[in-house]
Amino acid sequence: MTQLATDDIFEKKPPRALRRPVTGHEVARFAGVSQSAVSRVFTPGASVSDRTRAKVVAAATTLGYRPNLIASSLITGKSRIVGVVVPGLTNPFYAALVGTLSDALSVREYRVMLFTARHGTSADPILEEILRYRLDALVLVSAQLSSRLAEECAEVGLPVVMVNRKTDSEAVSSVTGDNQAGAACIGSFLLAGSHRHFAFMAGLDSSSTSRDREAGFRERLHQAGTMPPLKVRGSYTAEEASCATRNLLKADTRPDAIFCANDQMAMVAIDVARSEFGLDVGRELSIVGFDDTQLAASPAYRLTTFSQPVDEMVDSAVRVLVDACSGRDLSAGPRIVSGQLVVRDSARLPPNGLSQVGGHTVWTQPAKQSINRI
Amino acid sequence: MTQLATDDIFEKKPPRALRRPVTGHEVARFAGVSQSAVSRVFTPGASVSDRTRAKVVAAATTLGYRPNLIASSLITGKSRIVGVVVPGLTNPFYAALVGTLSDALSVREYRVMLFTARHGTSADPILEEILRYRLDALVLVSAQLSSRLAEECAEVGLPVVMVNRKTDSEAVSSVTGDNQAGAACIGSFLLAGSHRHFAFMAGLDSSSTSRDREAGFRERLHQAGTMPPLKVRGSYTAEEASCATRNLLKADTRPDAIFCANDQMAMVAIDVARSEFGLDVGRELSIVGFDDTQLAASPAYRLTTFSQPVDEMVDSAVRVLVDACSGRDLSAGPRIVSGQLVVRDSARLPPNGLSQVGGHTVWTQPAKQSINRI
DNA sequence: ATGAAAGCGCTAACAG
DNA sequence: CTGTTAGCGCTTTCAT
Repeated sequence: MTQLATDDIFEKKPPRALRRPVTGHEVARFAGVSQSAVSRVFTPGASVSDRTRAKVVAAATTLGYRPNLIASSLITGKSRIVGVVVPGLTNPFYAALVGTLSDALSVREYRVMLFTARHGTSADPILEEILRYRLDALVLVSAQLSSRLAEECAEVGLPVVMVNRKTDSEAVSSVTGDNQAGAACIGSFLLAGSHRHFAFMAGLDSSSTSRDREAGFRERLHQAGTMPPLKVRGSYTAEEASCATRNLLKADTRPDAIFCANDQMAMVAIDVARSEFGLDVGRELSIVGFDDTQLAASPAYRLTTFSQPVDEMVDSAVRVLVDACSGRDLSAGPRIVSGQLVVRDSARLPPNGLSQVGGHTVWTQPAKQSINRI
Repeated sequence: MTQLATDDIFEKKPPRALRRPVTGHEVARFAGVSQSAVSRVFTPGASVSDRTRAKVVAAATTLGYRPNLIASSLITGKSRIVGVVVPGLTNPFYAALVGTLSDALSVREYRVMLFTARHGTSADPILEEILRYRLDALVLVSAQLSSRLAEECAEVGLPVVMVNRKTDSEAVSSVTGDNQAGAACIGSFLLAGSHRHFAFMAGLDSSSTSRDREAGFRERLHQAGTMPPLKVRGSYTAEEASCATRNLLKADTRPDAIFCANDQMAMVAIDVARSEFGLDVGRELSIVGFDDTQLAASPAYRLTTFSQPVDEMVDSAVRVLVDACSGRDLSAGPRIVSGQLVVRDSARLPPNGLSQVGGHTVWTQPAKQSINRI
């Protein structure tokens, strides 16, 4: 007994009771009010007298009360959590998208639950998980979703918005950059820069984004009557992209212009062209990307690329999303946010069409050019 | 009646009833068993006869039942969600950390809830949020936490592990790279490369990581009897880092070696040194980073840097975390995962100490060197 | 092995 | 404005 007492005295910290979190009921008892009064104090639009509110707040702070959001979401049916599925965070464009999204959502009092779905993989298995969590909405960043599950999401009222991918399935919204037009613009730009041999480095054929970029590019080239571009597959990975570049550059008739389906692959291509082939990128070989990630502007690359404005894409996605969560089920169609061709030094310049916009040089097809009959 | 029937026939899809998700009770009724039987079927270690299980599974699949994890977490007190607080995802090192962490946790059936706390900001406000969600654990990536809240987390039994930051507060574990030793190693390396004027580009003084790196570097330099390094603040941002580099390079006695507290700032420094001062980095000016992010290896930078192995750090963090969640409260001390000085081309080479390890060139202090009396 | 019943912590009618 | 009451969907004794 004495033993115990002295022990206690010498113990620096209490036995760490691992006190369970305090509940609303406890606060109520402490404050001498009903449990529902406590609930009302912590519910935005509820009517409580100043006196009770004061008592409750006092009790809550001394007890260290925090409402259990899990419990409240069980009854309200709203978790204020949105799932975000992304192929990974190594591509800075995705990282930026997710980071911006997370910030934008947190402003609106939503939290983000993060899921990873390898590129080229469908998000289906993950979705099974997600459905169990009763999330309020789902954002698919560069991820696919079977139409079966898309249907199911619609049925249980889970709004789904795809970012940087689109889908046929109605009922799921999408926000993408202007892939087709952007790629066509790149085609025109390269044509105007009097390139002759074109190549396209695809991402994954399962990606609508890559397909759209390829189509836009191919079509513009076709309109101009040039040979269709060589196609290689970079698969959105550094390994495959460098390999693809190598194949392209060691071919007999080496292309003088490569359009890569994203910046990351474009930068890999630049690396390979420079360090393995000693090429002066921008003079001997033109390389153009897509995304305009932060790194594209770095002096080490100065990549010419078509921009996809992350902020606007996220804005758009968030708008769709909160509207859908608020019940207003606006048209779940595709949304396209437009970008521009930011020209830097990785591709040979055409004689005209260049202009300064917000500290960037951008290229737009000169009017006369459009007079060309097909 | 007939009207309804024909209506049904002509409706392609049902009026999109926005059917609430099906509950365990509904499955039970459908299968002709009790609701608790359904629960047991979906609870790993429960005893159910094959016959009931079969009935339940059949009912569940036809109805499209998914157990509500929110509801179950309310009663079990375990959400299998861990909060991850990160300053942002623009730094590839953080992005890699979060991505890897998310993957590692998902293997163990944990989900990640993402929070952002600006650099230099404490995670306290976010933590208030987090505590409301009854998460199972918390990972702080490069974020601070007041000891008051750390205490509170411990009290409610929320395990906290800091990654890439440490703290005095016991009861919160931490996993960091070997900042002090790594910085000292960089000091020795630069000394051995016969540099004379040193500079240190700090991150934020509120960051234990930056402080430790500074201390290690400073101490080693002091041991060697050289002048203490000039100190500039890059604040972990591109803007401030480029500005700091400019100040350093336009000074009368320009340093010939800059150690930057992370790779990102080091790469900014390289950009500025090259493009604004025309310096040949690696010959006229040495720049060393810390982290060994993916980009450091790119031909465009070839940055010499001290590595922090992301996989090991995440492994370590996850181990601590799941152990803590499983009740075993192992010593919540600091854990240090060691790295090595990966030498590439951004800093002048010392005459010896270089060796090849796993496709990298690394530098270790040659034995004789250590014979130096202070 | 199974069902009935008692909550987990909270919100939302409903009376007063 | 406030307390009482009834659940949200699930897990978990406790009998059977």
